Amino acid sequence: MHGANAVETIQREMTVFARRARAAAGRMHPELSLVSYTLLGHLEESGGCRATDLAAHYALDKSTVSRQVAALERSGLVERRPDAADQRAQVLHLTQAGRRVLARVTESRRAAFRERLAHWPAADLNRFADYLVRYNAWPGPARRD
Amino acid sequence: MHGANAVETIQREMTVFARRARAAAGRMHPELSLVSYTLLGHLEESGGCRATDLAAHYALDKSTVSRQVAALERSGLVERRPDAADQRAQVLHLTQAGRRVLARVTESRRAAFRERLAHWPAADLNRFADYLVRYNAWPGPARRD
DNA sequence: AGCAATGGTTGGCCTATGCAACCATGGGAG
DNA sequence: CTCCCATGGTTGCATAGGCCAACCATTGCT
Repeated sequence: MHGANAVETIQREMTVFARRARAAAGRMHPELSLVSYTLLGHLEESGGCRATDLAAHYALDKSTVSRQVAALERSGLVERRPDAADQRAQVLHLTQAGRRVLARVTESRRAAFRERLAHWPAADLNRFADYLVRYNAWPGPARRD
Repeated sequence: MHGANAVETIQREMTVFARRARAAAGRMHPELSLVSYTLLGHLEESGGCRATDLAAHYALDKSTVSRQVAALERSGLVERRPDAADQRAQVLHLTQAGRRVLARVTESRRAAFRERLAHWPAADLNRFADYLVRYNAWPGPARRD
């Protein structure tokens, strides 16, 4: 598990994690898939953005985003506002309900992670977090996601 | 990114990774999905096992495994042998072609990971690998996948 | 003006999965 | 030795999530 094989281990464990994550997220929050959750999260962080921005950020097809957003709007979690600067575009915003649901799911996810990482030493948590950031940052946005 | 927020960062980065992984894997190896790849890998490691074992190990529905295995068999990567001890069961084995494809994809995945991790210090790679193993090991097989 | 580029939507299609129903074999309990 | 439930697998049905291409409306450069 060490030495020259660290790369293999990382590869294998990231694969395991990837395989499990989506289903686990679905079981945890039937009301909000992993994708919907990240889209809502991005809207909250950005304070509203266009569908195209979401598609670019997550390297999803614009049709996929369009349908996801439509579903979120049907659920009343997202609203569309006209973009004053561009008549073609719509700016997406969280609704109050959207903020509530996002907060609830975030809290529940956070609790799961906290439980899972409960007995990790703080130094290890910090390093792990750094490694993940570094790993995901490669080689920059809009490529190789 | 540090201190009290390490758990949040880990949560966020794992989520990012999970969202990206499947599509990235698909782009890397059109011939072998992430799931097929892990199933083949398990067959190689275990030296052959039953579909039910695969389903249990990966917490997939047996119907899903059944179809995946059927596809792998159609592709000639896996063969079924009768289980001498149980007429209901079949023992799955890699074929020569299966071993070849698995080796090729493994190598290509490894190359991608190597590139991505190329300039990481060895100490960081080892720690990262350890953290991932520890993270995924929780709380043991057959639960919370 | 004219036309290519951009933001979005929709239709068609595919993969991956889960659940439920179903079949055949196994393995005790009587 | 039966009967019945458990187990290994397959298949029908439904859902989610994606991609690509075609299409519409608006933008904005030439």
